[in-house]
Amino acid sequence: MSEVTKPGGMRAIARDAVRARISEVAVDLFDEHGFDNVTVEQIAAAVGVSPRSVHRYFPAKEDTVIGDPAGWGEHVRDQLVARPSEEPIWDALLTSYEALLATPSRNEAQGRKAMRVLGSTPALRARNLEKHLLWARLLTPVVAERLEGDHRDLRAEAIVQASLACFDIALTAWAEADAVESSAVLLRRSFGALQPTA
Amino acid sequence: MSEVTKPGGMRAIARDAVRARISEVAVDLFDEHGFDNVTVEQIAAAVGVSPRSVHRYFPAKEDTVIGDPAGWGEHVRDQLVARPSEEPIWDALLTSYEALLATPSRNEAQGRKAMRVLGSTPALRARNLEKHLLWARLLTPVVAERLEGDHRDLRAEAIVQASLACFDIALTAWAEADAVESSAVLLRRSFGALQPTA
DNA sequence: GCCACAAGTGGCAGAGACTGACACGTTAGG
DNA sequence: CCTAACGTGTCAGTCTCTGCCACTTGTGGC
Repeated sequence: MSEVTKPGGMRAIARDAVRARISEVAVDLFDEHGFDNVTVEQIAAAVGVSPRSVHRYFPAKEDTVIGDPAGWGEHVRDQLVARPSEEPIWDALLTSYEALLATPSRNEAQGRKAMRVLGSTPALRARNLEKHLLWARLLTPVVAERLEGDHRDLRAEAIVQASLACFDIALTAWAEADAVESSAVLLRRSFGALQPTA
Repeated sequence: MSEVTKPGGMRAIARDAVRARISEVAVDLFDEHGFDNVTVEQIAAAVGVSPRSVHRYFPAKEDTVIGDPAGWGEHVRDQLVARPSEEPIWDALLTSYEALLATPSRNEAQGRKAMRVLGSTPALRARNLEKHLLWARLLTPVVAERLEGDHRDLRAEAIVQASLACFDIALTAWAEADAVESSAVLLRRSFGALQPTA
């Protein structure tokens, strides 16, 4: 989330690098042995740091796979508020998610592996959905703003959570070994499933 | 889940009673002190059993609030397969969930308190979403059976997860202190948010 | 009524995730 | 060159959760 190198940010670079390295090693180990069969101690040993330091970078073991939830959520929200208010809400949401997918976050292969690991363990899936709840809290007010009529909050929540479910389904399908289609196509398709009439 | 008293089921009655008692005490303690500030040891002491026994009834601390996920999920699935195949899928899903809400599972007040506690702690929300994933695995094949056209699996998954989100939202809103409307009304409303055209 | 058998329970030991506190080395910045 | 901030490691401790074993208590057959 930090674009420019801040004046005193020399150490921040090393910090981000170590963080990324831990995540990479952890995902590899999880992919090979399974999430539950890998201890934090093993991850630390593979990276070359102490277990305590791993927990300094990632509050929970699951976070080594999930990454930083809040940052990307704010990204989506910013995209959404930038959409014209006349645009149908579903189109606006779809476009906002697409912008996120277009952002070249990490290595493509690494991203897929992370998503695959993520789908393989209940604890990780749950943690990922928790991230979605965080996003939902950011997006719901924006969506509610665009709605008309009664019960805006409840309806906005339903729309946001449904769209997040579509987003998650698309990414999960994309991570499958035999999936050849782009994540954007899968996203459109899952969105389309909810609007047979539109 | 067990209607008749099975021949050798004298012990099962006591078992269910103890289970319900632990859940009740745990929810009360969580509601008063917060989920993270209550240890399993404290719950055990309040009930009058050993911590080891608490873990025998509930694999995880969170399960004392969530309850048995699989049972109700199968219930919903059974309702869904019983719906006529001509019925629109959203109507069938709505009706199936309504049947679940109509089932007088526990005390009304106790149910509300459990839902309130459930919404207050991230760890519990996550576990609850894990339950939804379990339900989704049961419902998706049934929904896919009813769909036509391409990409049935993906579309079925989107529909099921979106409907589960509506279900969750409705129950969460229902648990709010100032909510006066029935859970069924809230469920219809959240469902309606996804089908402005129908 | 008696007795073997299953089932529930408690206590114990241990693994593993996570946290706070403290001391040490490194390094940015004056 | 000095110092103050920062990162790291080590240690001790809490809490959840799991096997294991011994003990007690109902259950059902004789």
